[in-house]
Amino acid sequence: MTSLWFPVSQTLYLRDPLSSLLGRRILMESVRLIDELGFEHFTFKKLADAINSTEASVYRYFENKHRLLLYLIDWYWLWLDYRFSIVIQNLVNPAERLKACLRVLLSEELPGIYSEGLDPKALKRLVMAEFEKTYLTKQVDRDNKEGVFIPYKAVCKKLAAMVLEINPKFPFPHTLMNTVLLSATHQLFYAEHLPSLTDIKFNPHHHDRQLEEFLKLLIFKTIEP
Amino acid sequence: MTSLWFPVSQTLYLRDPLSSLLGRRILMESVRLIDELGFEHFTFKKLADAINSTEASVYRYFENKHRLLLYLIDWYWLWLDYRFSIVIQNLVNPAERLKACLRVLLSEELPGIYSEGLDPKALKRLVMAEFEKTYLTKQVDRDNKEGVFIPYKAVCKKLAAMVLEINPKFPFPHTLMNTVLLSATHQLFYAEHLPSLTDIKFNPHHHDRQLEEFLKLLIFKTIEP
DNA sequence: TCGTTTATGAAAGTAATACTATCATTTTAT
DNA sequence: ATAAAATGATAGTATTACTTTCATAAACGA
Repeated sequence: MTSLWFPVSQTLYLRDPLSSLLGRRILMESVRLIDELGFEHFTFKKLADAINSTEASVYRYFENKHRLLLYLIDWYWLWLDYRFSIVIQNLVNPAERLKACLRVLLSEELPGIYSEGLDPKALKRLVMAEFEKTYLTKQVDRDNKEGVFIPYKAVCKKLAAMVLEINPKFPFPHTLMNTVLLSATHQLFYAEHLPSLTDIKFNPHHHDRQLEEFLKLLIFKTIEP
Repeated sequence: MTSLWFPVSQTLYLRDPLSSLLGRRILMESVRLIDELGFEHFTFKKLADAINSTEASVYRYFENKHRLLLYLIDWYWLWLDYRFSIVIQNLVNPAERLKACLRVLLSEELPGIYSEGLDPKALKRLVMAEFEKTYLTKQVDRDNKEGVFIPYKAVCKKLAAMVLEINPKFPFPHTLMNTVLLSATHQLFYAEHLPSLTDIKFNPHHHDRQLEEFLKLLIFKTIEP
């Protein structure tokens, strides 16, 4: 089994899900199920049934479904970060680097994370729909102290650094990149479900290009001195 | 009792909460409680206890807590829209109008919605923390058909129209204003809880000015021809 | 003022959720 | 071969998200 292993924070699990077949089945099936049912209707019972295991067994890996969600989402951002590092390897111009990262962020061509099993498109949809719910909670400070938002912060920081390379005087690099990341994860959701909120037309083959155009405009016009 | 009545969609309630004292107490106390507990830990039982009523009575007004949340949030956007219409009344220049709306959006000086009872700051925090959860669900299309997102769409549309008045050729007015609205509702949350994601410093007396500066930059640089 | 809707309260009940605990069995590691 | 660890099976608890029923109180209309 080909795998990309990412150092997801150990505080997120009780037993490492990558260390066993059952653990990996929990990860793969939970991505599928959360994407299908939505996080609020996803339960460990349903997950256990789907993988022919039991609730008790799932609870041995993850304390609760919130932590499992954090795990999956951290994984997504680590994976994105990894793909960023690959595409910028051969580019020296910071503006080119930023554009390349933007393309990776928006790309609909997603390689499998495991050669089989985990569905990267489902994971991306899951992040789009559920990411904000992970920190818009009353436990955000506790979770944050444990470092569960580090992977997202790292992505944001990396992009912000590129912005500063382009214009070292720009005063809001993190705020801007954070805004861009959230907009990127949401606009396609709007295009599909609340089209009057966006000018991007829902069209699986072209909307990512429109979104790319918008975000490039937004970033490069805003940061120019 | 001085009140600003807004035509919140009738599909959101079973019995009009503005029509009785109990109904108004439900609204006021639910704002307080959701702000205090967060939406996931808010229950009709707790609400009923807080107003010395019963679960059954609350259910006679709202089908479930999701609908109650939608009601409160719709109310917020209707109220914002109303404040927009007031500040732009005496302004003719579209750029000035847009800036004035931005100030209203970010302003921390919030008049009471009812002379007593409903806490507007708590309502604003509630919208910041919970708004996205109302549409990032599997029922978004059903809810949308019922018109429950109309007030937010109206705000977005109004701002987008101002953008087009400034630059009729700008191709993404809705996408941009939607992005701005979301950023505005989130950045102060970041400043407080996840400061490394933003350059805005948490400081109750100044952060809204910093955010205003960022958003003005973002909007006016992006839309200039 | 009487009678009748209508709103609320009180209490009980149900199905699902989010866990926890116990113990037997299987798998794995030594 | 034996001990340790992982899993399955089953049961149990507290809470949530409702629904139902019935009694009482307030409001309202003739």
